[in-house]
Amino acid sequence: MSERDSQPAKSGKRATINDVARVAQVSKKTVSRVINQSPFVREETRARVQEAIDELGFVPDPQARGLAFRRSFLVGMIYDQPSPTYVVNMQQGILDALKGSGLELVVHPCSRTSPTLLKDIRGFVERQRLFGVIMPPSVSEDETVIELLRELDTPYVRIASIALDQPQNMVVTNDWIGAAEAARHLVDLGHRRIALVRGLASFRSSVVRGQGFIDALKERGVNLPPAYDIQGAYTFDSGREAAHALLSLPEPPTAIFTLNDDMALGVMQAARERGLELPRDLSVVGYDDLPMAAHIWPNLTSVRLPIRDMGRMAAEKLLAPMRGVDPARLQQPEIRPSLVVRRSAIQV
Amino acid sequence: MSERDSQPAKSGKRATINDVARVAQVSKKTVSRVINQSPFVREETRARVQEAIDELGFVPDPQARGLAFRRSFLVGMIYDQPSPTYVVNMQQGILDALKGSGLELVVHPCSRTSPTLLKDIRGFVERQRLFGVIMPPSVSEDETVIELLRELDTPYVRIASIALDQPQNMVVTNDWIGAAEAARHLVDLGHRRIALVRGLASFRSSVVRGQGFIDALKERGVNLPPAYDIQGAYTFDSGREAAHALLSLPEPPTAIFTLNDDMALGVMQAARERGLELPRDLSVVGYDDLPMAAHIWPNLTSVRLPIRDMGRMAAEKLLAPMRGVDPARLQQPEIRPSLVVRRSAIQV
DNA sequence: CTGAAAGCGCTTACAG
DNA sequence: CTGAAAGCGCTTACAG
Repeated sequence: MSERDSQPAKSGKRATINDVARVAQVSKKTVSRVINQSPFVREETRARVQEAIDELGFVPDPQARGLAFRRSFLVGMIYDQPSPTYVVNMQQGILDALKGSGLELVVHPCSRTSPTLLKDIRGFVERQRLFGVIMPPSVSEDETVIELLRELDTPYVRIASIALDQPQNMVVTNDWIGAAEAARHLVDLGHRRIALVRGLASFRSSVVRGQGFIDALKERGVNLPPAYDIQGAYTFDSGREAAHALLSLPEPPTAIFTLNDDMALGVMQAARERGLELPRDLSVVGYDDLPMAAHIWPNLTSVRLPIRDMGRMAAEKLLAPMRGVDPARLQQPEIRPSLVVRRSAIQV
Repeated sequence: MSERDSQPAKSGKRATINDVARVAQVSKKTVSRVINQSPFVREETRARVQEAIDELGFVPDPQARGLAFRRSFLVGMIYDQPSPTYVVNMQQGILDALKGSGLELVVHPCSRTSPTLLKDIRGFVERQRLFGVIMPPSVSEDETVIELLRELDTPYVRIASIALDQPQNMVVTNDWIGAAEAARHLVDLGHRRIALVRGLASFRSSVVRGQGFIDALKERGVNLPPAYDIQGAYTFDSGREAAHALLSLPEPPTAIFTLNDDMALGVMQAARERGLELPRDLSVVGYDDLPMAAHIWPNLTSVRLPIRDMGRMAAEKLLAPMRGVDPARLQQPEIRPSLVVRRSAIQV
């Protein structure tokens, strides 16, 4: 059966590239050229094909395209991020950028401590022939995963607080500044005995945020004594324990900055267990600005990261080549966190 | 080039069904039969094919299979659920069930108030030829969406607090019981002036939970006067406003039950704005048991729903036909919420 | 129980 | 600038 002989698309069945070719009186190859925005099509021909596409409501089948291209139209988000808010906001941002592109988002949580991590990711990426992969911390900081993706020749974008890779593969957040703002805020409120509760040392964000905090304190002439520099683990319980340790010191701090909000809640809990009144007896500043930060008592002053924008920018980098944009020339606005001032930190 | 002549798979290239056929000395159709677990293969042949599959590390290409099957290996989660914790937990549960099946999860947030809702969903489901769709509330309660999925002949599972559909298409949560437990708990603590703050009336969960609460109060001989029955909107602000109204009454309640945790936080906020001390002056019980419920002060007593299990069960229903399980005979354990007792509600 | 042919809906490589 | 042929890696429908 030759192309020209084929029946018109039955109603209820999707139009195919053959239907468009027949209606537009061209070969399917030419239709393919139009779909793929090849420059080698006469304007008149392109218009005729486009008309047929619109008339038939033709949408190319991603499975068939993927099979021929040897690449699917799926973007994978691989993450070990424990915060649901972070994950959902980032998914939303990625979807913002993917809208209208025909790409879909496939989610793939993982655990960096799993012995099968690499095998799992390889299976996922290879089997689906992913269009690309987006990774937030901390899996974005795992070089063995990156090596694997390079070996599989799969485009990827890493989100991290340090430029670990080439610009087209990175969305960098300036976590140094976020923590520095928190430090300045506390000093400006008159605090001098200010403590820091860090997150897991294996997270780059913890190191960068800690440094920003210390540097900014120093700028303002305030020192962070070792006893005020506590290693936490990004969990509520670790924040609570750190606060108990700090508040037991002969000279306890008047303010505590924690490198995420969960630990800030732990600090507040510990303070109350010791009979302190908040924020009168202790100022607290967190990092993340979770939705509940505005809803607890006292409202938590916290550093906000534009997670959704970060997801969108990561996806845009992945899409750049498809859109004919040189990824190297993509605008690289620095991601700057901002301090959301509420009532958990007050004048001392 | 006949199948038998084809070169062995180059290293670095994935083995195909042709490679397996050659090694096992059978036609590719027979390999296909083995992949698809057809019973019409001699055991000896099957073993030989399986051996070749293992030797070559063959994994069928989902795109090629999908193209031939006219159905992809993608499960869509379509949701308008605003709670990040709910969304992430449900995704996790779905992925638990999908593990090892070769299916992947594609996420698709939506808005029921969008004028393009049906067009968007149609485009998504039709274009991707989804294997199936899973929907939590409230989009799961939208009959126009369901009609569309039926028209597109796409399997789906709805999660809701009422059996809106046939068993194989439903995961039903017993929200009546969850709210009833909260009511009994408050009465058992000695409360008699107990108020209810509902969620959006357009959500079935709000209606069912409200009914469970009222019914259980009545069982215990406690009445819910109209002034104690407030319509909220599942938001922090609506909880706060409701509490201000309730606490302004000549006979204010000694306990307030809110149909989600966000509103419980709003109630706590209002109480503090009025100078009340919690939980001494007001008991509060929420619904959802968000992670922060355990981390705020006072710790929030709340009703917990096993969201992850619900996601897993929904995905298992979708997989049943593929696994040769009769969906009608699938076990249908009732999803029972449980009350997590903490310190926000105390003896009056 | 097994297989050769045709097809799923696209693209690549080669011509012209 | 355009097209006929071959192919991507599978399955369906039909034989035997």
